[in-house]
Amino acid sequence: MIEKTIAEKAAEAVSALYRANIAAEDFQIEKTNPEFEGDYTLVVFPLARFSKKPPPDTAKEMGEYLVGHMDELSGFSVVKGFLNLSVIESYWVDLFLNIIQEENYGFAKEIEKQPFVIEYSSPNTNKPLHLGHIRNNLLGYSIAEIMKANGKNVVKINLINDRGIHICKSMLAWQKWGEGETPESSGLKGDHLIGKYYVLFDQMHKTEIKEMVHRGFTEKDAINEAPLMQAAREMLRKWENADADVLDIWRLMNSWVYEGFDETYKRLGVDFDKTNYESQTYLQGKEIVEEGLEKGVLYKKPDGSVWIDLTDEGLDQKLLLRSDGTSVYMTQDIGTAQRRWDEFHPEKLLYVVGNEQIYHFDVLKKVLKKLGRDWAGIVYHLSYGMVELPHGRMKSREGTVVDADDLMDEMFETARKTTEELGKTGDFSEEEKKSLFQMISLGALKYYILKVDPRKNMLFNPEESIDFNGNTGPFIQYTYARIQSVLRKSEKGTADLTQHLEKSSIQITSGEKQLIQMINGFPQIVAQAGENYSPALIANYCFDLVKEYNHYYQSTPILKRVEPEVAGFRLVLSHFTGKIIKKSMRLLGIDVPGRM
RNA sequence: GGUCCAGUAGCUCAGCUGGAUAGAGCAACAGCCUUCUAAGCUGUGGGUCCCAGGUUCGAAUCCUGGCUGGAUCACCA
Repeated sequence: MIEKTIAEKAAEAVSALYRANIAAEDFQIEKTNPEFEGDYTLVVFPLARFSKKPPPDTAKEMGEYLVGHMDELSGFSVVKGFLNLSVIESYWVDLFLNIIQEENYGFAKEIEKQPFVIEYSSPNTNKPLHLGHIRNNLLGYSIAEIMKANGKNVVKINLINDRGIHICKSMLAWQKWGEGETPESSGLKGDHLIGKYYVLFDQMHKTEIKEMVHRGFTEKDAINEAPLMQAAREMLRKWENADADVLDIWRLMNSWVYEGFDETYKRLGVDFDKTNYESQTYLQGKEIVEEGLEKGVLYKKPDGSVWIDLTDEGLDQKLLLRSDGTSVYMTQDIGTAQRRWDEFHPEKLLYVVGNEQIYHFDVLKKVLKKLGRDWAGIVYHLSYGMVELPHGRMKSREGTVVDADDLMDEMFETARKTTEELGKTGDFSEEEKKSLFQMISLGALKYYILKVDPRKNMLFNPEESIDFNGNTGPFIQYTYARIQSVLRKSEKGTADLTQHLEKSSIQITSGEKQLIQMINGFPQIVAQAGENYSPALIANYCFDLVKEYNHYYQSTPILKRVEPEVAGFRLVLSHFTGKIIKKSMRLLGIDVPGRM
């Protein structure tokens, strides 16, 4: 707000001093580096052309003009071409008093009507969720929260891949060797049980391949012609022909998986407004392909397969229908995109999908455009990086996947151990303890994953596990809990205190000014996180805020040994800082405890 | 080979719509609990911002070329 005034006055100054016209938006005004005196810095190098004087002289003249024409400025200093401006103290107090009156500070006041669709999670039903899925789920959920805070009418969709050769593999293995095993009889979570048979299929398949290669088959032929693989394909054919027995097994096994997924989702704290199943959508898109053929946008090869030529767009030719007329992934995605457009007419269709599918979404957008869908521009692939382990990528076949449920269990144990060693939960009930450990362990995990830029690959080192000190979720949670503790110790409620704050009686320290400035930056960060679809910006902001507060807390008495009015202001400041921490963490899907 | 993404401290990451002496956390070392929670705070050491050019008053940031790593280019999803 004041930056804008400075810029306007600066434009005025340039016009008055140097008879040049520069738009207010073209001035560079930044927060002054902490090592220099001042609050805002005007970069004057670019003005030297107009003043025809060295930058320091220009800065001095500008500084004199600005301080002379703005009541909010108390003084200035010049370092080379940088004009550092100091703002009067009461400005910050006023600013803070206004901010705390605002309802739902930093968030949009109302929600727009047009939907904003986010697809995320989208698991396969043949194995349990792993660390890679966790990143996807946390990102999807957090981005949804951030977009809501930016006033978007968010619709979260999970598109479950419940059909295809992969699930047939699990089904086949279970049918052959499962002996009727169920989640109840085995004590295994449904998704883990199905995963077990998927692995078993793979093992047996490999054994067959080995034998066949021994008998003289090539590796490639062996993979495709192994009896197990043929049986799996046969099963898929039966499924597509609605074979009653196959469908029964399919429904049964999928129901186990869903129960398992639901449990994991619930524990992770993610949810969806809609769940779609590929078994119900995989046939969609065919009509659109037919339409494209009629229009001449697509072409048919002699064998009957349908293609689109994207070489003029810098891409290749892409298959849209197999020679037997069945659809592929792309066909399906064309169909679901169309359906979502028809249903929602959304502002955006955001797909949270890993960066290995960049090419796929490039093609999808271009195909839609070629097919005359002028809304193709709403499709946005939010591609996030891989989660790597110290040894490299996770590979399910090599058993190096980090299982989502196991990871959360381990984190819970670590949280329990650490907390009990610190001995702070002596008077907690069992219920309270459990909920606290859950909160801390998930806070650690979620923060660890969300603090890094979504687009980048990230490294997860299970050996070092996840720390609870430093730039971590628990560190932030701890700071929040400390604030709550202070608030509990004051006799007066903060609502009451807020009412009775008197501007004139408030003198602020430099630490308090810093905090107010950071709080003042919150709305901008929320907006920026929304523009960039980046929870990492929220995480980093929150960490900085918490660091600043901890420094303040350590050096400044809030309740003790201070005048009641001073204590009142400090309490309100602490309380409000706590509120921002809570809101930021909520945007990341992380809860904060009242005590820890 | 084509396309896309990344390369910053020993490690994990910020900073990237150009601005001052490049920042955090972890790890190492040295301090701080007789004041509100020490899961905290303070300090020290640690850098060829992959390399080479270019644009600019000014480049980690923008452009070009190269090097390294990753992803992708299926009648898979």
